[in-house]
Amino acid sequence: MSTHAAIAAHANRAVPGYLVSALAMTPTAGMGAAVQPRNPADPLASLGHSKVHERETTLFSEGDAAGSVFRVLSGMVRLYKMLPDGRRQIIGFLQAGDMMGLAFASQYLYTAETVTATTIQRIPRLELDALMDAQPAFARKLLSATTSELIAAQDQMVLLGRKSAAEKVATFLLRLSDRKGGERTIDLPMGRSDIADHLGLTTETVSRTLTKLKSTRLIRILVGGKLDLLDRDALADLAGGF
Amino acid sequence: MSTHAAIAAHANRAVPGYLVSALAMTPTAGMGAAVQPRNPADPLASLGHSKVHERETTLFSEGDAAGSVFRVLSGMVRLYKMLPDGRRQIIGFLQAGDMMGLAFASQYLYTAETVTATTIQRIPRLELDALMDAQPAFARKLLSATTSELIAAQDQMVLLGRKSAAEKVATFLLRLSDRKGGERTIDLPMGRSDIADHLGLTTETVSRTLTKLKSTRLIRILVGGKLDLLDRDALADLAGGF
DNA sequence: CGGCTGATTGATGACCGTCAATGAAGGTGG
DNA sequence: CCACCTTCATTGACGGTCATCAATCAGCCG
Repeated sequence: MSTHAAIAAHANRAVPGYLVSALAMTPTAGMGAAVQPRNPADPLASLGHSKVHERETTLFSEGDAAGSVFRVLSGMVRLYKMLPDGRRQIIGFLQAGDMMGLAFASQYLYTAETVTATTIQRIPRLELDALMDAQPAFARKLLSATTSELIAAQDQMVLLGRKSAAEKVATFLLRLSDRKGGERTIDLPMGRSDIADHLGLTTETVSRTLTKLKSTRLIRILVGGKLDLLDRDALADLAGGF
Repeated sequence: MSTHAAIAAHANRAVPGYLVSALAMTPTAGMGAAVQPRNPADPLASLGHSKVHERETTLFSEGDAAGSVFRVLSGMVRLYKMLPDGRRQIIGFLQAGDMMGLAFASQYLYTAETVTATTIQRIPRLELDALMDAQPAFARKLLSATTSELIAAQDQMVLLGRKSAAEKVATFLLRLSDRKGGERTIDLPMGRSDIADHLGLTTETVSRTLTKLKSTRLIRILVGGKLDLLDRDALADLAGGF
């Protein structure tokens, strides 16, 4: 059941799912690097077409018919699911190189919205299937990427199920830093409520926790949604193990 | 980042991961059905070898060198991750048909233990790789199964991040029932602390919540770790949307 | 029957959510 | 270019949910 329910379990679902998962075609992508449009080493480069979306735009919604796969070339996207009464859980934030829409069902399983202005490559499923047939190695790459997603999802379960507010925020900041190759200065383009809905907290608690980290000199909050990690070791202690 | 962190992010991890994911080779498996050892429609049937493990046995631990993939043929297994101070998050419970160890890294990412006496098929990675090469369709099946896992993991994030104790327990019970094809009577072979560590609660809260469900006639607790869902609709309301 | 493990129930309080007010920031129009 | 307005972040007061600590209670096995 739950996390490790088998296919059999999902066959009972009322709403067929269309997974939105992430895949990096650029394993060495550094800080804030955008995916290059015509990279010969990128098997996806010539597929579909790209478009720039403004900030706070919906790309697709939970339940929409799913015909395409998407890749983020630059910017940031949030994926979330909502409960009927409006409570929201942000599944993840996507950055350059991440993909969404890799499942095998007829509907999208959650909603995707841009956080910042974002360049998105839209690839029709048929084209992706053709590529998988033509290049078996590519199918493995997809499997490997999905697997990485799953690992990240499991870490997030530990965070949501067993960490305190302070541990959650510290972990989140360290993850952002890691994603940028361990940079001391990180971007926080999303709002407090996005962070809260990702960590299973409220905006007030996120704000209070950041204030506390600020007053204990572990971080410094800069203008323009940027943030400095002043004491990585102390933050790692606070995070209580990834 | 986090759930949708790309490969790039994971490349920074201190401990390489070895995913343990579930895969059902028997999409129509009914209630409590065990996987048949010599099913001709099962491409895995002839691989590796099977062994019965007693209840409460460790199959492998987080950090162990990973050389094999496992499939549960009968019984139940729990997968969990632990924080340094001992807090535990149970990632999922595996039943007949589920697989673990499908990732591409050198170490297991978490610990697997039997809950009940369990028959486990152990398949060396090399054999699985050979099968993937020989049967491209099998590789796709693996991808599809991993994808289903990811979907389940995302549902679990919603549960852990946004649901109340009552909603968590109700959801958990309904999932167990769904997994058995919607049976009214379900098995709870795991202890209260296992349930608690899966739902992000304590044993006391799980116990109190079950007592409340019992006194409001939504469930009935039977001997031998069994449980009756007396009012599925009311439970579904309580669950607050899957 | 006695001892052990796990479940239940109770009392208490901490953490964090809720409600509310203030403050800061960014965008638009005069 | 500044003033206004809207949106979001911050801070405060309070209360509820659930964790913690602790004491039975029930079931199981020798």
